[in-house]
Amino acid sequence: MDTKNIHATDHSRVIIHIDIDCFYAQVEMIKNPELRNIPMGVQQKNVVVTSNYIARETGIKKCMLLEDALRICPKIVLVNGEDLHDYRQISYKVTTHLQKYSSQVERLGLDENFLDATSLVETKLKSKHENITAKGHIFGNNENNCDCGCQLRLTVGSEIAQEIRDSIRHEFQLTCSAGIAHNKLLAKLVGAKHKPNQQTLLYPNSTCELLYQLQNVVDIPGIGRAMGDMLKNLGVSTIRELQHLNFDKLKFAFGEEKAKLIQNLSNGIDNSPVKSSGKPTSIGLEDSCRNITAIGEVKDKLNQLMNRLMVLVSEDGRIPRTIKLTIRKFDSISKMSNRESRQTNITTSLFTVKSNSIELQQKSAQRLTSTIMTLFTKMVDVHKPYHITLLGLSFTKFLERMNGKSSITSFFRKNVEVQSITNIENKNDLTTSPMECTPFSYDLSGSESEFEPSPKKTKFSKLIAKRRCFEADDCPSPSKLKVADLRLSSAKNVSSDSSDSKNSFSDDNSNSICCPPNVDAAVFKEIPKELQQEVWNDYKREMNEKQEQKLQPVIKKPKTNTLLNYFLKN
DNA sequence: ATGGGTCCT
DNA sequence: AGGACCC
Repeated sequence: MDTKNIHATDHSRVIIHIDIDCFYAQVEMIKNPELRNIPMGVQQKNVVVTSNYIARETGIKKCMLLEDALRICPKIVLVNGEDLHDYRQISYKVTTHLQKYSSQVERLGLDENFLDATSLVETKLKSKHENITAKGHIFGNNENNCDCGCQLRLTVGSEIAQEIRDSIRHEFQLTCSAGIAHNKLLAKLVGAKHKPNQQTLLYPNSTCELLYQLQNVVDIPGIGRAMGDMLKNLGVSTIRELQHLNFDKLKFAFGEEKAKLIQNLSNGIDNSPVKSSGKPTSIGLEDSCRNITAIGEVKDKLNQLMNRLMVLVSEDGRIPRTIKLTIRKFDSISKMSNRESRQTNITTSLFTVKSNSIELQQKSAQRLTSTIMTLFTKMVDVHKPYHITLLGLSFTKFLERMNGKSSITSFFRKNVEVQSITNIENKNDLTTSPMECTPFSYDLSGSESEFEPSPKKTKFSKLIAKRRCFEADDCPSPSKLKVADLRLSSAKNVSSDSSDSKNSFSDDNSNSICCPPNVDAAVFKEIPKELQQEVWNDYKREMNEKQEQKLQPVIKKPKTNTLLNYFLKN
């Protein structure tokens, strides 16, 4: 049986693509409402990356050179948008909001999300059979005569999309556009048909009409420049040509998998699932530069990058476990993308974790720098002349902080900062999904203000119900785990014998339980004995770790048999 | 173009 | 580690 036909007629899903209109510009208008009524552009370097719609009426386009923009619209007010902090923050709030509608929400950049609304639609259809009317635009002129039930499902999908857009407007004062279709590719393509602040629904019968409106194969998301160039060499530039290209030729050029994939795309077939996005899997920065030739300059640039990067890591709240250095060597025939990179693991103990920040203290910074320079020398022979035109650093393999304030110890802790990852407090306190946070507010001045801890009593009752656990981000199914459940601390992990069981509260190796000096003794007295035990064990472990750090500042920690290490190795 | 990211090999 | 893709 031809699998192509199976896929071609599979309209079982309902996918909504949501694209926030001129996202950066909208954020800037929220921050400064005076910008709403005047032409305004967001500037990064010498480029106006986006603009509000008043500016667009004058002819300003996305990613226009500053010079051109000013010529077209001398009155345009420019806002610097190089600091992505606020955009990133609001972007994640929107995604988190969307997760209330579906567990399957996939981010694409800061301003786009796919949402799989299939089950939402099915649920809605069970209770509602009347008054189902398509919301927004419907693409195309074809009669829909598919009998698989997709028309009804997609129509309900358009109602849901409308609700979602309304809710985004209410919650965030952001307008967005949406596309509704039976797969991601088509949802994205059709959503672009009416913007801003509109939505478009595609029934499968109009798929070809939609595809044929594209000028070139590279207008299909998923077919990029590289494939576009190769296709061009095969004499293929239009969608039609790709659809009809001999499959063996395609297979020869791209291999069977890729060939099938892109030919499917050219037919509007896209079975890729909406993948739930969590927090970013990497956080990095890179700077292109002219001709760095001296090691001092390299170190300098890298230090600057690291300082900026630590701000991002601190905002993110997780502890990175690998670092990657990327360089670009000058190349006379500078074929782009001649980047090289090397990565290595780093120890979590490098990072000083405070209640609301993650920092690198001087010695750690020095250690990191030397680690990075080691990576550098793996790519560059520093004894010979060299020139570097780009330097980049990025962190990956993050360790999710347990929700710090859900740590028993940190819950009782007085305001004492302790240098240990077992003592992490997460600013996204008591959230219930990897990205969830407290209700949105436009106070962008300080992230902390948005993450006020819950009252102690609430927290306490939640806490004693929780099991201890924690999560490295590369562990499976992050979306199923609640951040509030994530715990790094574990009472008996101090012990290094091999009989550990992961969740046991008691059987400490020392008998007496005391109130740690950084815990309120009055509170300590009131809590159940098991909890006292755990608090005490937490404290002891912290002390042990501090000792370790002092005694073995550089040497790699021995693998003691702790829960932490059990998960860390990998 | 640049500077973020993701996923696949 | 690199490449291709996305915005």
